[in-house]
Parts: sequence; structure tokens; C-alpha cells
Amino acid sequence: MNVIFMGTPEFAVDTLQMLIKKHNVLAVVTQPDKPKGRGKKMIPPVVKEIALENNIDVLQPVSAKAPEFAEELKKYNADIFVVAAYGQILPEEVLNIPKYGSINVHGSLLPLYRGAAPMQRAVMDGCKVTGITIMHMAKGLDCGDMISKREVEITDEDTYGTLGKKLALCGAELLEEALKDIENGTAKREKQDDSKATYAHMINRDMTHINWNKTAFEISCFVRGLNPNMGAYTLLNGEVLKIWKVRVLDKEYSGENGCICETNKKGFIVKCAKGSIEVLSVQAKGGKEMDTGAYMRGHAVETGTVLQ
RNA sequence: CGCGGGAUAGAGCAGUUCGGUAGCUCGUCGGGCUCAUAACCCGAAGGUCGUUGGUUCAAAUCCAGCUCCCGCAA
Repeated sequence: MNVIFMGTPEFAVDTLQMLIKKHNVLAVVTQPDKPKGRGKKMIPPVVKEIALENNIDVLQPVSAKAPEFAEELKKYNADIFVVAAYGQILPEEVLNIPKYGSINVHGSLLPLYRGAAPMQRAVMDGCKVTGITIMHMAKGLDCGDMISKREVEITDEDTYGTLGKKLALCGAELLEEALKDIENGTAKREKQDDSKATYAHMINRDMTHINWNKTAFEISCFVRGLNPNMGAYTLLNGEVLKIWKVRVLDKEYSGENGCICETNKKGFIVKCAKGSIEVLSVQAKGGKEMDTGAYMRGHAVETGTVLQ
């Protein structure tokens, strides 16, 4: 089919590559280059790089609501629009341009986790399973009719990073099948049960502060859901310390939650509401991520200190 | 020119204020002790102090440029 692809981050890459291989990608729509990181270097989205490598037109509208953008898209005469983590709300007028409409690859089992951060939230909430949903796009946040779904397991080792990779691959596969079905006219169309919808709101910095009054398992999920993006943090002697990797221990200690109860060569152990957490990998201000043992060689970590 | 932190042995850090013999905690290697050990004891190797230039009798330290890394903010 002749498709226009819309997507921006890493999650969209596998889907785009599948489309390039199996279909005719007329154009790629992605977010504008943005000044990212320090300085003010303009960093293009990953998806743009791939499009350029394959000599595909790239469109980067500042606002997808601009009438000119819709006009531009019409010129391509695409059969379908495929959207995967594009990052902008598309107006209905745009969604309805192609004859098959627009479909979305979403990183959750809808109607659960509608919204911006479904994969992070699924890990942070300790879900055992999540998945991919391919859906028709309609007005409203991720509430269109569903074409297909596939479950993906979340293990206790999964991070946002590892889960995101699994889901991206799964999304590409599922989309491939969905496109076939659409072409053959055999695609299903199932309404979402809006009463069961939950929302995965965007994550900002303030929400990444670890609450040691939660259980060890909950904290582990929290840390994994924020790895490798952003990272969870705590305060050690008033300084920000990012925590990248932890292990849940059943061992119970007495004292305040957040208290460093034990130190050894590999790391230190923190008391939680239920069980305790061994901190395995940290990042101090100004530094890189390192294993906790290395960190402790150069910094004093005293037993009895309370993390906040 | 968004704000700030940083680069010193294989790792993590101190030393820079006020220039004067390169340090700490680990790791590695050798030896010892031990039923045994990631424990303990003794010893050794390992650094042109990110890079270029300047000031000086003398620079990790003071001055200027450059490169790379990181946090915040977007």
C-alpha cells in the first residue's frame, strides 16, 4: 500500500522499517528538529534520519493543525496513514484524508493506558502483562476502534527500555498483519469499552522522586519504569542521587523507611515499607551512571543515613 | 551564545583556596595466614594530572583557547 508514516522516537523505528520493506512509504511526518541537550544543538528525531537514508520525503510541521499541512498531505494521495508515537494531536480532517483512514500503533492493551506514556506506566505499576493495540484513529485520546491486539509479558527484570524494544518489534509485526487484513477487507473493528479506560499521563521530573514508604517491589517497578529515560532519584545528604538499578530483598530491617541499613562492597541496602532494596547502580550529580560499589569507593555512604 | 558540575593509576575519589617529591579507597599481580573465603597480614607494578599555549627558577594547582563527559531546563 501507499502509506504516509507519522512517528518520532525510538518506538516508531521498527514500524517504519517494516513499512519501508513491505510497502511504499510516500512520506514520513515527524516532529520538528528541536534544540536538545546542552548548548542548543538541533537534534533531529531518529525517524527523520531513517527516512533520509531511504530518500523518503520528510515533513516536520510545527503544528499538525495547520491547514497547509493537510493540503500537503492530500497531494501524496496515500491509501493510509500509519501513526506510531508521533507526539502531536492530529485533527480529524487529517485523519480522514486517506481512503482507509489513519491507524495507530499503541503501546498498551487498550482501553488501558491511553495516552502519552503507556509503556513506562505499565512497568511502574507493576503490571505482569501489557501489549500492543492497532486501532483506527478517531477524535479523542486513543479511543478509536481496535483492529487487533497482542499481549507482551512484563518480567521483573524489564525496564522501560527493554519493554519498549519488545513492544516496538511486536508493534511492527502486528501492524504488518493488520495492513494485510485492511487491504483484503477482513480487518476487524471492535469498539473500546470506555468505562474501563485508564490513562497513562506524561511523566515529568517531579514525579521521579522515590517514595521509600512504598514496598520494595513497588519501588523496583518505579525505578525500572524510569530506566533508561529520566531515572528515579532520591536525596542522599541533600544531594540528588539517581538510582538506575535495584534488587528487591525480602529481608526486613528495623528503623525508618529510607534508612540505609547495611553496606557492603557491592552496594547498600535501604529499608522500605515492605522488604528492602539493594541499590546496584547509581548516578551522582555531575557524574555518569556507575555501579554502587564504585560509587562508594569515592563517596562516604554511612549506615544509618536516611534517604529522602 | 539557556544555567551549572566535571576530566588526576584499571575503577571511584581527594589534592587546586595560598604553585615546591602524586595521595586515598578498591581492583590487579606476588607472597603469607587459614579447613576455607569476597575475610585478614606483608610486598609490588601501574599516572606525560583531558588537550594546546602562556606566566614562573618551578604548574595537577595561576591565565587563555580547544576537545570530550554529565545534571538541570526545554
